[in-house]
Amino acid sequence: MKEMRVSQLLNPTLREVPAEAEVVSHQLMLRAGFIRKAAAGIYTYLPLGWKVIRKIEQIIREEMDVKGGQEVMLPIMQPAELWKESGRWDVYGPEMFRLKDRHNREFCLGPTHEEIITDLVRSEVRSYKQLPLLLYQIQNKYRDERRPRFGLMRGREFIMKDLYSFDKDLPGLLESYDKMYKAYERIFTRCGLTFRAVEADAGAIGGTGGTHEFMVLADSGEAAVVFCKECDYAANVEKAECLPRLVPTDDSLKVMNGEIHTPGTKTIDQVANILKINKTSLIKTMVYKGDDKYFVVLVRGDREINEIKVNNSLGPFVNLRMAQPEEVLSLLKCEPGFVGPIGIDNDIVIAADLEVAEMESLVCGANKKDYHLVNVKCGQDFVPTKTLDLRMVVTGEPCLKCKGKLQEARGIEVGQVFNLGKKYSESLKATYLDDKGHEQYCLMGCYGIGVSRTMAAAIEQNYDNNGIIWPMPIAPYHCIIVPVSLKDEEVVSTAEALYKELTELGVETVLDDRDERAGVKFKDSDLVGYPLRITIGKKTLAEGKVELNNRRTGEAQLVTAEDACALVKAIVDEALK
RNA sequence: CGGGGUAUAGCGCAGUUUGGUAGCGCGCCUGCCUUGGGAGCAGGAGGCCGGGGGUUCGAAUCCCUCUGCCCCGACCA
Repeated sequence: MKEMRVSQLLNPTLREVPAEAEVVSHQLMLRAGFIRKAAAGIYTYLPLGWKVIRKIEQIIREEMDVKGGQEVMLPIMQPAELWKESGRWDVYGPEMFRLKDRHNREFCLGPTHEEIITDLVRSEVRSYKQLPLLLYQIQNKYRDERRPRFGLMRGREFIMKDLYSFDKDLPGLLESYDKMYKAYERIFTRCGLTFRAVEADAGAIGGTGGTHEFMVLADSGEAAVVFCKECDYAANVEKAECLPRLVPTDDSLKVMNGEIHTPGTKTIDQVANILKINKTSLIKTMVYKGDDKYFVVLVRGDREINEIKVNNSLGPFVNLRMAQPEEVLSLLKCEPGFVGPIGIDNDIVIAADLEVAEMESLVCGANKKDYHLVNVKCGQDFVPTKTLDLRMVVTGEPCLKCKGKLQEARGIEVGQVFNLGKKYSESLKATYLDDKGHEQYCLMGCYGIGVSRTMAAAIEQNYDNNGIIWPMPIAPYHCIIVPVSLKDEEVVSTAEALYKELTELGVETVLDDRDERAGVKFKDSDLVGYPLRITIGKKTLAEGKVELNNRRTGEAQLVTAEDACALVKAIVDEALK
């Protein structure tokens, strides 16, 4: 019989909040004795923290296995050759931990495992008869984040599940994608999380198809998402699109013409003020440098440029940044505040946002210090090289799908599903022979879940002033038994008997056998977040009763010891169903 | 990687301005007492004051330097 007494449990709880922790999940995990920091972004999991991790992993395993996933163990330390072959050795940059062996051969600590898994499959898969293949692993991954923070939320060493799908054709890939999407919905639901799947940008992993991120909605989330109140549209702001929202031209603008003197105006606000027009009537002209190429991006004055959209539609670039003022000056012979799209060299690409293209009359920089041009129209006065969606979406804008109002929220990204297409199978030559004997590239998908981050996210959504409130399926233990005094023999013997019985019933139970005052035990049990607590005290025991407390509802009921057992068993079974 | 902050006992902090050999609360150990929401009393253990260098009779304190950590920004599955 597995048993655990709190007196023996390595569960160092803290009364005070360690100064280094900012977000609730980090504070509570430290205070409740779940994790300890080893270095920035690197943590030790203590017994209770590790139990939660293993519960989450187990739920993931079950749902992956149901879909035909096969678990493997892949190397964390990976040879540079594979990464050079895929082209990502150079692309990944300083975020990858790199090391050398005694022979000076290069390796990295895997930030992800596409290369290594594709290498396996290309060696071992020959025939279409072996496909589809769904392989997954749950392991540590390493990313040398510029700024690790928020405890387990953004670590440099973290636990991740990745499943890689290999299919012989597009319908197969779409089916694998759909399987994983549905599995993820089940996983996060079972973990007790409120989440939303959102359309997302594929980022460095790349790939040809769509991608969805699974976001746990929480104010502490690092990601911003928008979703529609009317329909099911939801997207990461990096990706979010909406209908262009046209605004009428300023009346005051109609009476102006040509070049206007606008001395000293460095910002959109200053120009709008001096001309007494709305920012919506201005063109924001930004010069970017993508690798070694300069180009110009135009959005309306009230808009923010979405650099991810810029990168996706004009790049992709390894390095994309705004041009320095000196660079702008030497490129356009004009200071940044007064640049505009008219009269720019033909070989410089001009990318205009959809809204810029549709405005009747606009103001832009004259490419001449202290002057702006008024009554400019896109298509007449200048012709952009490309016209596309390049801006950030904000709250209240019309949904692309249904014209409903979009709303913003914060989210913690706990999972992402990617349709990779042939990106890695081509670069790493993962092929199979089809039923006609022709060699074909595998179609791949990759599906990640941040396991350690999911633990943090679960806390962000389940806590109160007293501590964590674990959802039953991922709680380190289901139930804690608290004998109020160790001096009273009947209290102790009842506690021991209940403990034995519950444990035999398969309820994961700990017994708080510490010789502490009741208050201390209650505080600790609330902090750690055991879903159920049985309190055994002299007074109630005199009436033949013990108390059953529900951590989430705060509800307490007096029942006989016998009933307490049956009740706890029933509650746990119901919650795990 | 830029900007800011910080480093003193396991945790939270004071002491640094004005140099004189280290302190408070919590936790920990012993004993008494107490036992339904982090009790009380008494006694105790625990610190190369982040590292290195300098100034000085003397440095937690002043100067130089390195490092760790935290925050903001940039960046990022």
